[in-house]
Amino acid sequence: MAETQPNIQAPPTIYDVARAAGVSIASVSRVLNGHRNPRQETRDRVLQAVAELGFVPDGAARALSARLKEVVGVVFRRVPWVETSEGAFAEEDESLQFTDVINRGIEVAAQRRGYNLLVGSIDVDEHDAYRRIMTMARKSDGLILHDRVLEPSKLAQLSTHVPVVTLAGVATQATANVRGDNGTGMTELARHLIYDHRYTTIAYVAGHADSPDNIARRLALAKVAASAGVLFVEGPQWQGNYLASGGAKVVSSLLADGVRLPRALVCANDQTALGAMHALVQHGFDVPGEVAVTGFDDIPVARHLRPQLTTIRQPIADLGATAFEVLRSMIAHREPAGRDIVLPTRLMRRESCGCLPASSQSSWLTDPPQGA
Amino acid sequence: MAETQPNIQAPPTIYDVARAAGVSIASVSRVLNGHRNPRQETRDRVLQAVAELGFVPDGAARALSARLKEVVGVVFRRVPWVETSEGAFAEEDESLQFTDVINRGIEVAAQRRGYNLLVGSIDVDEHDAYRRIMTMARKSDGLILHDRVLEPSKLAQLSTHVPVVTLAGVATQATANVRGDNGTGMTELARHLIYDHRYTTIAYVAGHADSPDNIARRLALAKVAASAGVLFVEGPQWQGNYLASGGAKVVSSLLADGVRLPRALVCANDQTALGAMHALVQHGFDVPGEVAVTGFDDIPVARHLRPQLTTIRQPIADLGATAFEVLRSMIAHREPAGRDIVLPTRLMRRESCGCLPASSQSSWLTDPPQGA
DNA sequence: CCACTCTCGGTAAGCGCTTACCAGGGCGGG
DNA sequence: CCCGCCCTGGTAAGCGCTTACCGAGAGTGG
Repeated sequence: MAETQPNIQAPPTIYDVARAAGVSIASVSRVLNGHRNPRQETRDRVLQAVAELGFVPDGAARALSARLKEVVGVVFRRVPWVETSEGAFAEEDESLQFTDVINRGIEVAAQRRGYNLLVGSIDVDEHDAYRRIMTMARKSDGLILHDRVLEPSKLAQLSTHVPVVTLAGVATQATANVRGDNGTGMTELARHLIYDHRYTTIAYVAGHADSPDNIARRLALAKVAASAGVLFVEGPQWQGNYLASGGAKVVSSLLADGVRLPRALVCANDQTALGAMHALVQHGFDVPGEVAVTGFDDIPVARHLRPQLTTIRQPIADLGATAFEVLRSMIAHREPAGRDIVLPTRLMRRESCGCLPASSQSSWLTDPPQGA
Repeated sequence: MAETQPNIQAPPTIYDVARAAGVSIASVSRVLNGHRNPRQETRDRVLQAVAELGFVPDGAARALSARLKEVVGVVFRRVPWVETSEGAFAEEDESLQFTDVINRGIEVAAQRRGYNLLVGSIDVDEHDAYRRIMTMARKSDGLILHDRVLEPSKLAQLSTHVPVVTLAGVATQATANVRGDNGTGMTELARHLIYDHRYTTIAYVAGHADSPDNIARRLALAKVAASAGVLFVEGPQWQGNYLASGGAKVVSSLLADGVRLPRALVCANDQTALGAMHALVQHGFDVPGEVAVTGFDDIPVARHLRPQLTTIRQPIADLGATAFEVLRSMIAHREPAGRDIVLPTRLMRRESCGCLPASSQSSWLTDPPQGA
């Protein structure tokens, strides 16, 4: 095997630049950071030396001195690997679509400000999550935490040391939160099912019981159902886990118990709907003919399913971008735009609720025209 | 609006710990890093102080001093946002599945070694990609570059300053590369189509012309076709771009030109297959009845399509994990396991090639049983 | 023509760690 | 019983930057 590192040479330092330009390191720094704007001639010489040497300041040194790392940490919860006969990953990959799109949103926003993303995931049963997150905190200027990565007490502790923004959580004394408008979105969906489609029995396939999103979605649905006098079904048997497997299991065990299904299944999120829909089809049900199914989030795959999934669109990437901007203002000790930021959601009427199939529009380029 | 940062207090430093434990900072450092193992009593006192104060060393300071940041940079190419009537993202999200899964693989491997991931994307037409990547390089110990983020000359320049591992690229003097076994995988697929299904005309819907993966896949297919005396169709009209839209466009414009389609469409990757398949269905073709379609990669959505996509499985997460391990040995100035590392691939026979529909197995939990 | 102000570089002091080097104490062997 | 060695902890020198502070020269008004 040939040599792999012929001559990795240490990158030039600010001293090298100063020497090459015939000035002091202070001048180099000043030119580069635009302070006290130096004389044109000095500036030119420095800039030329920088270009010639390809100088880029070391992140650690800069961070240590300027007390600003220009890095934000993003932590999400990793779903345990499902080992199947085909190897791992059958389920995990899917389940993180939502997270990935948010992260992309954060990343794009961060990049615009010269920040980079430090990503880390923690295992569900991570014994030492707090420590690992703290380590990330010390490598960054602030943290964005996805849903349920840290219990409230630990979160409070963390937030005394680092600026923290949560996603789909709840704002606290020291942390800000960014979320989609669950209430409005779910209300719109519920009304569509009840008033447009005239369904009279509706069940809620829940997400994690302690998730604020789940609570808000359930509540909105229950409210509309109650005020419309529609039968609202829920309970332990309807407990999912935000994953496709959870949705499938709910349906399967219900069927195994001989429970008669309601006319519509409103799922806590798209993943759950995906699983539920699949299980229904496996058991010979017609979706949406016999049972309608809806999701929440509008993750990319939603429109590739057959039938295409009716769901509530969250501005997923915007959630991430907003979280970043809020965090950045906290880092800069500016007052953020708010502590509990709510982004609008909206109903995407597709097929799985019982609406007619879309036209021949190419379904992954644009969404089908709307209309019940 | 209430105060959002009541009292972010600076985290404790090593000096605080030393004072609390009644020892010098050197001792604290030694206890924490396990060097020159100090006396038990000293160790206990330090450890207790660390626990009480919740001390975690600052990443920048540690990095500057130890010359090790314990961060690896990962750079991928962002697909330009497609603005549709429904907003952006219709296409982008999908197209990055492959990248995201690889990144997850890197992340998990990195975490095991106490490293974190610094992720950054660059725009297709980024004017200053090199500089931005260099900035990331200076915030990390080494870089992992996805396909086509940097042209060869810039790559060479970069690799003189930082350890670099590429994914799906080519190994060079100073960089290592990790990839899937395109040749074996594509050969297996080609044989399946030709000998098991007896298809006699096959077209290759290409990926980016300069992508090593694309070149290798095309070559393997062409070889098998030639040796079997099968008609191999390709050319400018068959040029895709690794995206769903590319696959769809190839099919649509071919049809518009009145070209008669071959019996099987072998696509450069799953995204392309997805788009091609969709376009075929839109135009009234039966897949696989009239035209068979195959992909490459086995991204998660592949098995959710109707028909389920026959494709070559790459160990996507493993590609990432392997890239990390190779990079880490370069960072540690150890000789890596190799400079051009090839991971095995294998044919996933599903429906889109013409094989029979799977049994009632839940398709996202395990894959359907195999067999033509 | 001199005192004063202003501009612009340089000098040096950190930022919070790691670690080379040194000093002191306990101990074994001559 | 003394010398030298080993073990341990402290002292201090950086790591590569930013920036407060200072001093020298140029420009201005009385």
